[in-house]
Amino acid sequence: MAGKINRQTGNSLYDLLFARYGERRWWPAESPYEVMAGAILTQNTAWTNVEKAIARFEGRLSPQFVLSADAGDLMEIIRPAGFFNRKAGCLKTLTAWYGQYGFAVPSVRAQPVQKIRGELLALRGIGKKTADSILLYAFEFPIFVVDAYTLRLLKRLEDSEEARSYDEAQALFGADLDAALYNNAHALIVENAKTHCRAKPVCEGCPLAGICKTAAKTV
DNA sequence: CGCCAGGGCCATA
DNA sequence: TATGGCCATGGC
Repeated sequence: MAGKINRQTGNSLYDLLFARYGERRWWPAESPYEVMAGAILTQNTAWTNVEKAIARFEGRLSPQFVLSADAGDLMEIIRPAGFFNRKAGCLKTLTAWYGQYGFAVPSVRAQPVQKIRGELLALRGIGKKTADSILLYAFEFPIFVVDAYTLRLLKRLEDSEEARSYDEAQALFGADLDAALYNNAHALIVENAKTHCRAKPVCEGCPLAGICKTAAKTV
């Protein structure tokens, strides 16, 4: 399928996006732990609100701070990100899990990815999207991250009314690639979504117009 | 004003 | 398995 992110055909989804936006290597965070926290905070929440929440840590965002913080204080800090009651608890839960590996990225990376994925999914408040974001952007496991942008893009590409499931989307886009390519692939999809693949399609000038059934109708 | 943003949980059928 | 209600804030 043309949507696959592999680079073999020269006009794959990845190629077309890369030609427009280049290397992104992206997740707006200062550290792997901040990636984890951001993955929780951004659930169904605009990233601008996540930035406000992270700023309210005033540089103290660390596993030790989150674990020792009073639950009420933590909720107040992350309030701008919304769903603060649930997210505060999830932050603590995720951080406690990380503590089992000594808060050390290499210790997590030494484990089988499916073991870590299963452990993350077992935590309350962490589903597939959050887990895969953490796996890829905090620990650099080779995983294709499916999010709302990805599912919407897939609907556009197929000109479909109903969204694919998470697993379907992951299988359709995924290939056996390295973490750096998955990293950039998701970043490119998000970047393109900012201007072209909005709630109301803006297909003029979209680099994917040539492989997109929705664009074929509207352009 | 209403809509919705880089979800996930839970109850219900 | 598949919907629907719910959680909460801030930008537009």
